[in-house]
Amino acid sequence: MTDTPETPRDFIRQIVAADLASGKHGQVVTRFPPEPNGYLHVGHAKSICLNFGIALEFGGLCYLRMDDTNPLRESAHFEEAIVDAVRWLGFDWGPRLTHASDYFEQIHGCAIQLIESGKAYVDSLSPEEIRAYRGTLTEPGRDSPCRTRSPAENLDLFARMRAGAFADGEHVLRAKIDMASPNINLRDPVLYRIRKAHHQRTGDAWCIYPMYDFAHTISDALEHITHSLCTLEFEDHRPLYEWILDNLDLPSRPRQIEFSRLNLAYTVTSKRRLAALVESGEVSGWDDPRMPTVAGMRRRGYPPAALRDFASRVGVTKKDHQIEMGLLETCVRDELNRNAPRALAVLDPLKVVLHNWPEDHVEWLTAPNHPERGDLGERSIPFTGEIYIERDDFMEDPPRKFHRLKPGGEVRLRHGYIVRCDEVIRDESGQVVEIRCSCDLESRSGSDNPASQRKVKGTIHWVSASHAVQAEVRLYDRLLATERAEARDEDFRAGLNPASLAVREGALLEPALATAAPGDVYQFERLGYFVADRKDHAPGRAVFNRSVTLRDTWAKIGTSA
RNA sequence: UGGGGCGUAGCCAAGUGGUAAGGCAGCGGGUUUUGAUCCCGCCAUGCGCAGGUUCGAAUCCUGCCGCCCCAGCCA
Repeated sequence: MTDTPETPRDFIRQIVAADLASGKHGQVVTRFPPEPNGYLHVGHAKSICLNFGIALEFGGLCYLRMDDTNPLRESAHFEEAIVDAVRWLGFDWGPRLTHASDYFEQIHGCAIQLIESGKAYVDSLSPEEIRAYRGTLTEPGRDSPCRTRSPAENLDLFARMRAGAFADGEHVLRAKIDMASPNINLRDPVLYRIRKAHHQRTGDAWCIYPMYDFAHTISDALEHITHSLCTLEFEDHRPLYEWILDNLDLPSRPRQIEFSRLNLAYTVTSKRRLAALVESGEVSGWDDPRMPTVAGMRRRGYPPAALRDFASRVGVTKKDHQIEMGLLETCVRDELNRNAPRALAVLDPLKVVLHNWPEDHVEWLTAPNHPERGDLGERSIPFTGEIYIERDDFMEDPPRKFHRLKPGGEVRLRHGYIVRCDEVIRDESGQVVEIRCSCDLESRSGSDNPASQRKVKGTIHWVSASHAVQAEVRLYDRLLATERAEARDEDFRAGLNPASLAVREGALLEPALATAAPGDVYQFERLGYFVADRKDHAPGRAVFNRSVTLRDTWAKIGTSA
């Protein structure tokens, strides 16, 4: 996996290839630096595929680095979830699982360096004052009165900050850059703040914690990251990133390159909003199958290879974009079509009695598990005189081109026989409760009888009544009713799709499905791909989640007509 | 209105002065005992707009227009 692509697919890979070709770097080193304060989502998956993918393709290394500089928001639980997600996506960081907190001592040393060289100072303004002094987008800021403190005084103050002599918020350490800079990130950014909080890894060893820009830049340099890839919103931070590199004595000089973050239509890809959905109970958790989190997509039955494929098809640019859900679904279908065994299941059962079928006779039919892959084997399906079909597959007064069951019409029962609808039975309310059919006993699928070659317009799925396995099937749809979420936080939950989850309690499965293990994905023929739920599916209680429907050109004709 | 970015088809995206790749979606057709899969074909006289340079411009220049990001002791 060390082949360098002939034509790098995107501008970042072009830069990497050029840096390798010119000898600027002997080996590429990247990193994926999540903050352990939430679950990873599809946008992170894109970044993971980029960073780990580049390392793989160019024979380099990629670190998985936890950006744990804010003990108030982070937890070991989230860290575990992140590690799980990256591993599940198929990437390997070897011994390179690191933490910004691993470098707290060195980062602290860097702060001292800056103080000594007169490039950082302790500011004793309140948070409100700092904000006021910062100016606005169009007006320059003003120097803090503390800006002229001597290195000696700053050293002393900073030492006492570290020693815990002050309360949260009393002082901060700031870089001395330029309060009049048109780039607000350069108006003496805060480097360290006091936080008397327990850190999940360093415990109570520290009561001052470095800010993102400072910790991140130094961590990159210490790990000899060659290409530090991040999203567009950090573009304005790059001058600060470079300032830090310029003014410190560090072992390497990484280059930051920005790309646009992934936006997916009909869902949210903001950690804050995902957290809001979890906390409000709108979804069952971070791994709810409707969530665009890696955990959610996993539980939904999306294969990791599909997500990698998606990341590669989406590309890497600096353009703002909004990717259609359809592309993700196509990737999922492509992968599952190749690999998922087929099975028969009925979500909304309608009883069918074959009145000429020999009473109590059970015939075990043999069916391949995949139409193109013999290696997936075959299984037996019981055929009997009382079966269930999908309610949608029968219409008393169907439109033209309806290739399913209708009064007097014939259909092929998948892998079985051709049946003709002779009679429709309804209850007092007029609801169709049973169809009585005659079965062409010579028409068994795959038999040598000429009758088995008869062309009938439709083939439908079915399940033997006496062998059916009861199941709960959860049908998922897009999280949002509109393509993009409302801009305002207060409004975005109002845009949720009320039909994002529909439960079919009375679904019936062919008996072979009784042995499905949690996480197994099948194609329920003509319906879609379904995964045995990782949490709720158990022997004796079948629970399947619909990963994605099959492409359905018939449904499309129906809606456009 | 300061600074930083970005505008190529419905959605993505190549393209770096030589006459608009590819994918998704869509449309048409073929195969098919899953209306699936698979296969074939079609789909930008035009690259935000207007000028200019050039034999030649999506690519260079000028001027507009539009969209995104930044004023956390969050990342």
